[in-house]
Amino acid sequence: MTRAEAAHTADDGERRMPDRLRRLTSRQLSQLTARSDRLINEGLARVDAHKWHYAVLASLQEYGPGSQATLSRRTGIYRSDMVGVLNELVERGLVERVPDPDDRRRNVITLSARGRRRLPRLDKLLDELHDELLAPLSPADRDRLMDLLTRLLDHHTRS
Amino acid sequence: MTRAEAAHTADDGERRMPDRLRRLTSRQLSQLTARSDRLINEGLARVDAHKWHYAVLASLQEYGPGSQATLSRRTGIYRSDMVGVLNELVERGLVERVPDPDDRRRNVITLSARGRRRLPRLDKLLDELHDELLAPLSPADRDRLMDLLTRLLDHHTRS
DNA sequence: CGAATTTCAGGCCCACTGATATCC
DNA sequence: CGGATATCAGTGAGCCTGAAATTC
Repeated sequence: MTRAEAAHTADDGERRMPDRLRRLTSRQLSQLTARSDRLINEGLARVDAHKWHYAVLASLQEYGPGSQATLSRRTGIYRSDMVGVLNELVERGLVERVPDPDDRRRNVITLSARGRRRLPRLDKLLDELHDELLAPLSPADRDRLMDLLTRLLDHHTRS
Repeated sequence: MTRAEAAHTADDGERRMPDRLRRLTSRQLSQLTARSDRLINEGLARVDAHKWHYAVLASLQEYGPGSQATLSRRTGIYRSDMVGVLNELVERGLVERVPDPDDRRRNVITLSARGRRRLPRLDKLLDELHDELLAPLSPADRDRLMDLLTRLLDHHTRS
């Protein structure tokens, strides 16, 4: 039995996480992302939105109309899940889905006037939610975090 | 139609992520964590382990034997999922589960000799996997990342 | 009695796979 | 023909709830 083992006995509700675990970057990442996702999802749910909705709407505004497959590549939403997301967006009148006359396999998805009007509200909400998420960090720290995450992500998406 | 919308047309397989999306810290976090989780899970699976296995074993070595509820609090694994994790660890002979004579509601979980022998191998593997995960970052950058993640996590677990 | 422990049975969300019909 | 597209069905992991049985 090691010293660490001898120092504690079997009973008591130990709440602290072992240092071995807290030192794993992958674990901190997972745990933080769980919190972050919940924060963002709940925030968006309050205005009847999902993060996918925002992803599709923002990509439409930035790059213009596109087929579902194109939107899928732009947003990272799976082609099979895209169907459902677009159904929801069409229901809410935020996008329009019409068959492509030039390629009858495709649908062309367009941002509606209503969708365009909704975007600034979502932008604002997301800003507020990120303020909450990043509350303990200074602006410089937030930039540093973003930079580190982006570098890692770029590295792992290239290969 | 905005300038950005006019600049692109409906066709072509656009692969780049819109800037609006790439600027969301929450999104970068989610995406990176997805990659990270896959990397770690696949790495551990190659030696017939899971991240929970490691969490339990490491916490046992660091704090000594404990009831299932205690382990649950230490590792963050749900009490209902702990049963299955321990079944797997017992099957592999890495821990022992015996009824607590002092409190007959409880089981006492102990690290076996085999479990203690396995831990250094898992430590080494996890180090290698984190090296792969954090490859583009200097040691100083890795510390910075860890520090930022920990500060955020601490902030959000307090409330 | 109320509270804690182990266990089982399930729900929900999400990333992902596979297959099919259609069309280029 | 090979390859892309939209759609549907379904899987599996992860996180979580609820409830039962037992014991403190």
